[in-house]
Amino acid sequence: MGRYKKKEKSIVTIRKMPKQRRSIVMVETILQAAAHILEEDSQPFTTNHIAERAGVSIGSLYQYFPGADAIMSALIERHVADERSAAEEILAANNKKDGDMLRDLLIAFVDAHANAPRLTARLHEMAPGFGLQNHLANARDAQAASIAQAMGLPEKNILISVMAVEGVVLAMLANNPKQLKSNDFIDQLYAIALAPLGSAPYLSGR
Amino acid sequence: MGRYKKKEKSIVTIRKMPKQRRSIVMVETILQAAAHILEEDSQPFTTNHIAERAGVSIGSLYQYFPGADAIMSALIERHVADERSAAEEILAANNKKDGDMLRDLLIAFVDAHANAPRLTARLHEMAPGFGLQNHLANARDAQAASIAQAMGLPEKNILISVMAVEGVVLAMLANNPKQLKSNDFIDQLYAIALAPLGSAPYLSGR
DNA sequence: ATATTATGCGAGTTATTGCTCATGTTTATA
DNA sequence: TATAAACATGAGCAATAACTCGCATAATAT
Repeated sequence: MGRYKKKEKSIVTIRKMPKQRRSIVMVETILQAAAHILEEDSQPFTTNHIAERAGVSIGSLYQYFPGADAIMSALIERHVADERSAAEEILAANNKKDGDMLRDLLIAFVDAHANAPRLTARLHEMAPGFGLQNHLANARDAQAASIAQAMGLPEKNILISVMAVEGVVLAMLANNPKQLKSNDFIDQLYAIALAPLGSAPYLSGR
Repeated sequence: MGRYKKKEKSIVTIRKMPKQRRSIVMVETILQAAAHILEEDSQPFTTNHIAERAGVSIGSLYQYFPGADAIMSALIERHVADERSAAEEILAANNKKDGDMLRDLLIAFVDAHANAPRLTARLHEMAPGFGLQNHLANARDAQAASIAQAMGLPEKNILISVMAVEGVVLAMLANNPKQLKSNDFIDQLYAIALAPLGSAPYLSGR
């Protein structure tokens, strides 16, 4: 289905875990094809089209995924996991000064997005159409919580920071992906991230 | 159709202008029904469903709209027009101090969204699925340009400001609409909006 | 009043997607 | 090697959506 809704099928997981190598490869192939379709926006994000593009039988696809939304969900899962692990790596190395840590987090965040700009942008754009807004929102909230915890800052403020930064990065991703990694841009992100934390008491300026 | 794509039908306007009162009313009824469906997320956003919900024949609907995306587009148009007129009203009254003007703009922006939070959120969420991302992005860019022009600030920075503010407001809209109008929140928006403008040279702090 | 134009209707056709199941093949296991 | 389990296939039916067209009614013009 599509821009619509459905019978409320809440199964958004995988159906059967592939055990043999060929099936593992196949699932991967399906995900790759789905990612390409999403990126290129050339074809509808549909089980039939994904299967065709992957060169895989539609029956095989349904053996592992209950529907197109599950595939989308898997793609989101990957992206979210990337983000999370990048952030955790930095938070774990907590011997740096706070200001630098924030900066590192921003750089990692931008990297995680700029890595596959088109795919990431489309993922965020299309998720709501598949009822997967919460998926992303929850990931964002969890991110904010773990940052707040690691840095000893109030969660509520960090959440706003994250929302602001994410808003800018996603918008740039869709319109101006090339400038994402410039130092000027990172500087601006830094200022934005700092803004909701209150005048100054929390962080030592960079 | 759905979450997918189509034959590339770029007619996203109205088909025939209603001339008599009854047809004008009908078009309005259709738009209302579409808005409700979008808000409630109860039914697929489909020509058939919209027509049914509006209590209007499907044939009548197609007399005025070439498809569901055109209806969506019309809803977006309205929302965007609201935002724009609210902003222009404030920019026109340019006898205030800059700092207050920025604050007024933020309040107007929040109001325009908080007015019908669910609808606005869904509009932003679903637009990409109908190929209407640009619609919103263009409106945002135009907004930024006119603000930059009116306030004599560099467009590039204002654009980032707008992206950040919009990101936060949309995220809050979806998760925490009740806090949108609190003073604390507006204060944080203010700080965020100011952040990308550089250290201080442009504005007199509020 | 009559002609003309605008409007409204909805059954029905076409197109697309969702998804299963009977069948055949490959891999693992005893 | 034999048996079982996992895997792969795709024709095809059910479900949903897009969209038209012939016909009826209402508004407007002359």
